Amino acid sequence: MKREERRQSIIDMLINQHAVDLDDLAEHFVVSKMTIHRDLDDLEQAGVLRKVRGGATIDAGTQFESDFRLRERQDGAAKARMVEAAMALIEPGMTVMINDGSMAALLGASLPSKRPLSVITNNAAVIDQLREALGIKLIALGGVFSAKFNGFFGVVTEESIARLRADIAFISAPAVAGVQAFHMDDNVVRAKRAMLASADKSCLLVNHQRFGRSAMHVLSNLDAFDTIITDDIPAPEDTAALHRHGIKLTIART
Amino acid sequence: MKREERRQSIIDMLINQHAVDLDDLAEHFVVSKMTIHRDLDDLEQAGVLRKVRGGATIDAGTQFESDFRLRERQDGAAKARMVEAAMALIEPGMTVMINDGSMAALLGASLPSKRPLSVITNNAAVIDQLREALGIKLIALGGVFSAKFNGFFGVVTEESIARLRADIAFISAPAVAGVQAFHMDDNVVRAKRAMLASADKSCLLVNHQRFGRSAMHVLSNLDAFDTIITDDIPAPEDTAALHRHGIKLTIART
DNA sequence: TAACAAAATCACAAAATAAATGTTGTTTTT
DNA sequence: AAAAACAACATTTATTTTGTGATTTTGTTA
Repeated sequence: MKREERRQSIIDMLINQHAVDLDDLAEHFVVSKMTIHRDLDDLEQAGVLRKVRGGATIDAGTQFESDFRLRERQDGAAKARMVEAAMALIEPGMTVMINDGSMAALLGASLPSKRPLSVITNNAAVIDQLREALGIKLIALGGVFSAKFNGFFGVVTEESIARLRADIAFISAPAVAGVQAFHMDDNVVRAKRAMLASADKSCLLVNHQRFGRSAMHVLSNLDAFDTIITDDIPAPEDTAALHRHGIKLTIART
Repeated sequence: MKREERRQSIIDMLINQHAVDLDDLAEHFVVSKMTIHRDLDDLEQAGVLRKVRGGATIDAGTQFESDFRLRERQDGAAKARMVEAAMALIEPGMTVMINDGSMAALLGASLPSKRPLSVITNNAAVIDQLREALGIKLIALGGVFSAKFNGFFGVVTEESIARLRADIAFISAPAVAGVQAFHMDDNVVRAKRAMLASADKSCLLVNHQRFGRSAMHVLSNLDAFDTIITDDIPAPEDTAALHRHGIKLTIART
């Protein structure tokens, strides 16, 4: 087991049990306490957990859940399937908008296989990935950098989006309740909405576990999207609501 | 001698002699031919040179000279001094604009020492550096990514700049002739001009060897800048012209 | 609050990984 | 046919990660 796997495991444990013991970790992973100390120090530095005497804890709640450094580590397989489904909507030559989020970053990484392509994004991970890529015209959206969402936001972003046009926009959301998508940050919401408005078609990407949740700000009604991709069938009570309003999901299964 | 030094040397040779012989290189650096092969392959990949049977050549001219991958490797010490001089113009709390270029990238790296600061830039290197930095509000300028200049340019960039305002803009130029600064690319010129227009004060950064040269597009008259920093006294004929027009240089000496 | 023990930190050594280079043999090119 | 280019694997060299023991800090309790 390598360094990063071990650290990921620590985070996973923390998500479940809220606190971990340093000695236990050292024993469990069969490494020295010093190594665990270093793991915890670095993860604390990254803002993922808080070190306490004898171990570490996590301050659960929104601040925590919304941190991209955690979200990006979850549900690898499911995300890959969703990316595959999303890629089916893209044809070479298109102009594609990609929003923030780890889901979107994964999609960004796959884009070169459909080149030539123009890609418009405020997602820092996508910008990094595509800078190198040949055959991809990368139009970065400026704005104030947000470490929390690993992207660029604000008026600059919104106005830039408003002056551009894309064939399709890929939007991700951390929460869907009833027939609306939500997000906890208003700046992020504004950027996503701007994309929605500037693209001919739009595609929402949501993890199936995110149905039935809501957050502070309404992002949009689901019927604003041409396609909604998720990784599995949501809970019955949630699908019911969607069904009533005639909203169709694209389930990305193996 | 390490890998990167050797590659830099190869480039330097190429700048002087237009062509190099593979066997000579292997002998000169006391490495195997295979290693030189790999060096040349990678440099070709990076677009710096062209491999030919038995060695490599360089298609001189603007295309070549203007590539940031070459410029960024030059004049380390002189650049450091210029950065120091530029830093003296910055006070904590300011909003600073930084344009493209390796010179500017170096300046960007020093900025955290003056925090808190707001930094507006279209320079990809600066964006990368400051994303991590605490106490720096990073406003990235969007635009079409240019691998050649390692930054973002185009209408999006220009319009974003126009809607922002800074206390000071740091502009670099590859050529100054008479009392005008030049640049070979029109998109880059437009971005630089927009910065000039959106900042209260402005500072031009030029290597002293760049005086007496010109390029396709006029960037601006030198009197548009409040400060002009260079690393050494330019050639007599160039200083004379500056003197006649009352342009003062700030020489960054040790 | 002094004294002790557990935990954390520091500095350096050791081990594991990754990167760079070299070698050999095969395939292209001229 | 000879020189060069290429490919695959071995070897060397750096870099990163981990471990160890000494030293300092922190928390507990007599």
